[in-house]
Amino acid sequence: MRLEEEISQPNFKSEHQKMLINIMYTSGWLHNIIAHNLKNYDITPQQFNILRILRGQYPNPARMHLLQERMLDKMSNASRLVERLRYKGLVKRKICIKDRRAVDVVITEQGLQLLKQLDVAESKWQEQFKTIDDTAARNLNELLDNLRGNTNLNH
Amino acid sequence: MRLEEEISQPNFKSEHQKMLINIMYTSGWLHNIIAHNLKNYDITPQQFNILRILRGQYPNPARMHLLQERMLDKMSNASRLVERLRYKGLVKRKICIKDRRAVDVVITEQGLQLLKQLDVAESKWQEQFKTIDDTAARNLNELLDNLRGNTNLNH
DNA sequence: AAACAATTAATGTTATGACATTAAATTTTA
DNA sequence: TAAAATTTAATGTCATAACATTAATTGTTT
Repeated sequence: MRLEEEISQPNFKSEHQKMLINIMYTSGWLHNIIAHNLKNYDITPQQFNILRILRGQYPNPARMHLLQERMLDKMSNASRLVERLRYKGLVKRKICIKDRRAVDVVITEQGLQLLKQLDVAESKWQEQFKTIDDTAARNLNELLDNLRGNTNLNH
Repeated sequence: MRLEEEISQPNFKSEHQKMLINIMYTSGWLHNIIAHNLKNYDITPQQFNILRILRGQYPNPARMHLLQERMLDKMSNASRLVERLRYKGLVKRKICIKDRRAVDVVITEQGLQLLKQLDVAESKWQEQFKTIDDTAARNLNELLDNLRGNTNLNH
């Protein structure tokens, strides 16, 4: 369905205004699909995000600071997210010896196992995004990168 | 900057995977810009969303149900948002006479004034999205509509 | 070295999203 | 018409985003 029908907004001031709303609406739509799929594994999109960053570092630890920096939502609260993951046994954390202000966070074996399961689930649920093909996806990526101010010299 | 650098993720599994993350990341980026601009007027993006829907109905009232339906985030809580707006004097609400379960919500004069100010502010802050032109914006809109499963017969 | 500044996380607060439950009123059905 | 089902909002709970403040530790300066 076109955005106009989905939010009962028959006309937008401009193509640009529709674009802004369209991006946010589509993002919410995506988020819902992903959250719904993750729910079977008792995990939220943000917790999933953290786990994937930690897997990228494994077997090295990551500091809170690094997690915060790489998260999609940079202002969210890594401390509290990590605490919930620790409670579930998916990550370990300990005070860093070299700098006792810092905390080393590492994904656990259990966390890695969960991500392995999720890799499979993910490739399944992503099937539904094949409504547009690879060229269109690349096109979309360029447009979004450009919108955020990419001068696009590296193409 | 390309998404890869912005979240320090040097490579994605596929163009589609990057696309999903790109949409959500760009949506957050947009949301932050808008929220930052609205903050000067002591209002949040969701409250702004409600006020605009109410202006669309003015001078008719809107029911909670209608607000919920038209909001960008359909699962958010219209009752509580309206209560905050009422507290600020931007909307009025009263029990509907014909159906005492329902509530009629109407934007106040003060609410309309605020939106008038915001119209001006909005057209200013939207300047920064002119990094892509109208054709590109239309292109982006089609891609997003298609991604969500638009068969696109009405073009 | 002591005072001051900077860094790193943790914690507190408010608004929200997602979702379940409850409450009140209305509509439908037996 | 009385009981059951449905509708419409309100309320409760948990996770999160945004942001401010605090606390602990380390680094810098004099």
